[in-house]
Amino acid sequence: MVSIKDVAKKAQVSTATVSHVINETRFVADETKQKVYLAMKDLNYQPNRIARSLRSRKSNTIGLLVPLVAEDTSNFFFMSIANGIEKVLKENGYNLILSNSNEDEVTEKNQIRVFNTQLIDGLVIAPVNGEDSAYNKELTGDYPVVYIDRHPSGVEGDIVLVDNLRGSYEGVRALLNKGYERIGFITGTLGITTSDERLKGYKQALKEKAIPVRKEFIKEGPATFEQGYQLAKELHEAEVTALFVANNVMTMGAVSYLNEHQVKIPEEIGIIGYDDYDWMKITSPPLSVVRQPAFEIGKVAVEQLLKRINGSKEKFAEVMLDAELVQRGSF
Amino acid sequence: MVSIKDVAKKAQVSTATVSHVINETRFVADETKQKVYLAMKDLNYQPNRIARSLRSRKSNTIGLLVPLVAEDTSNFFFMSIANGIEKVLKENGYNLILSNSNEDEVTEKNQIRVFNTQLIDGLVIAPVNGEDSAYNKELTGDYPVVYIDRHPSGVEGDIVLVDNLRGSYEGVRALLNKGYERIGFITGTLGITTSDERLKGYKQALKEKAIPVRKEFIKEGPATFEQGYQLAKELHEAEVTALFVANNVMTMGAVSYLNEHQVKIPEEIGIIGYDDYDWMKITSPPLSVVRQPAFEIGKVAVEQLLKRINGSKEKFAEVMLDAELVQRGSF
DNA sequence: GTGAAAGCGCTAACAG
DNA sequence: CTGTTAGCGCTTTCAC
Repeated sequence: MVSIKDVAKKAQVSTATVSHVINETRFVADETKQKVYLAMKDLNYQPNRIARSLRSRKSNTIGLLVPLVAEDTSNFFFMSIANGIEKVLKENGYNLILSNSNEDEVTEKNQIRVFNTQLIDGLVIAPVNGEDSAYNKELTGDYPVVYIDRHPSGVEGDIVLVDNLRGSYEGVRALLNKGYERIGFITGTLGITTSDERLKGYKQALKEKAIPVRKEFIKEGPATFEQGYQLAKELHEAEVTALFVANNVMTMGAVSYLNEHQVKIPEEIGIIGYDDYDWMKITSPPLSVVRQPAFEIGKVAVEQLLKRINGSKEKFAEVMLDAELVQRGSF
Repeated sequence: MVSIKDVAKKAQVSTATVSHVINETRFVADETKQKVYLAMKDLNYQPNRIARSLRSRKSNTIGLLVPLVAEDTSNFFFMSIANGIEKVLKENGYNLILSNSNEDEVTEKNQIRVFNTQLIDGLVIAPVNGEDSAYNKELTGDYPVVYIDRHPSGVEGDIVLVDNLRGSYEGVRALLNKGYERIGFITGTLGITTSDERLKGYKQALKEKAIPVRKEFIKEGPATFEQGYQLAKELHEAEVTALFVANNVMTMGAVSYLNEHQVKIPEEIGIIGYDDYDWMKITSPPLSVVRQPAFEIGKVAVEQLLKRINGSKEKFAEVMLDAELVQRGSF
């Protein structure tokens, strides 16, 4: 491995000068600069980031901690977010360390601990569970943190959310306006803020039209394809006329049930799903969905993070991005 | 920040002892150990990985470089691979740095250079383009490399592939056995090994049944939803009776076209897509596909990489994983 | 305009 | 069984 010393020797200057040439951190005479550039090229020198990090206490790396569940199909939503983050980061010369909490609190804490020893300059985290407010204690790391997607209760910090309440509210309201009244609601496990808020939106829309909220029309379960299938079945048997499904995986399960039992969409059942991916277009009719700006979440979150890293002391910001109802033909 | 010195002082031992307690790298008396543990806990000490890496020339981090294209829907296949990698890595106490070449050669080289300065212990890469064999020169890093998914020509190294030829061969053969003869083939841009091999499989299956390969039945274009849609249109107009689509994004586009124009599947057109995700089940009828073991690719690749990192000097291995035809109702 | 040298936090000889 | 200490490759203060 060729080090800064080798370059200094070859260029007949001090290591300090080489360093300053590389980082443009003090004036160096043109002639000297050229010698250094030449030496670097000749030796094919690459500065060692680890050493640089150790000394300067800056790694140009940020961590991302997401809660993915299963092996394959689980959560495209977070992958889209990761994509947005990666893009902004690259534009700013930062690297991304990706980590997965598996939607499990213990794993999450462990991963945060790993990050604490790792010298990251900042962390973007989609917290496992809205209930646990132990983040501040855990995050003793002296790096800034931006929370995304879920709002951990009692945590102070920058946070980027999607307006979940309004997302499902608009969806359900659209169903109501079309004349549907027996509207079933399928959601992943309640207790995390996203699910809870989407349920609130559902209730609010009904209430506004003075339609009673019926417990038996609200179905909750782990966010899997199979559960989506099962809960759609139950609601179909309960003779709902429309279905609002509050996440993408369960949306697929529900559609699968309807197809398999030749329930006509939208004649027999209208349906609105959650999240917008290309595959929402390949059902017949194409699915109407509430679209979350996943890529945007990542982008906004990391922009905020970079601001903090660069020393911003503004008070904590809570950005609320809009969800959007994408009308296709399914209701 | 609390350092090993602080711990040493508090525990009244030398830093060497602390280090050895942490790493279990030489015998330390039980009593001493306890003192050290206590001190570490009291001070909430976390070893600094950066310093450790600098000294020991080992980062416990591996890099992953994948070619993702668009913003959202692009490539779930690589995300699944990333998932597999992440899992194995975590089990082994390693971290993952994720990077994206955007399917662009220049970006790829830059990212590799970044990795070179980064002290990663190994790299998993899905190379951008099978043609360019400059990897060896570029990868001057002294870490092991495992290639996945695509075979860069003229590169020596460990590699994990899927049997693409056989995958499409089996698919097309199944179509032929069902009696389809006018079989259209839709593929992403040719010139990368995966596409080329899938095309070969198509041709081979036809040849075996003595069915002439007709140029006008083979459609190539960038792997996008829109292209899939467009090429399906062209083939439909060319009156094919079946469609084999060689990647997941174009599969969605093709299905979308067929739905939109009420082309009955499989009565008017049989179809087999590529890659197996839950959303292949929500068309009616559910789609038959060639399934690639994405998660497995990641797993196998990183296992091989870890072997190398741990000093394995076996000669380079080329692992070829099987693709599998998943029969549903679309042909 | 540039250089000398300290030191980031750790590991690993070497020494006892 | 444990301690002393050099040094990983870099940045940065102080000095000239």
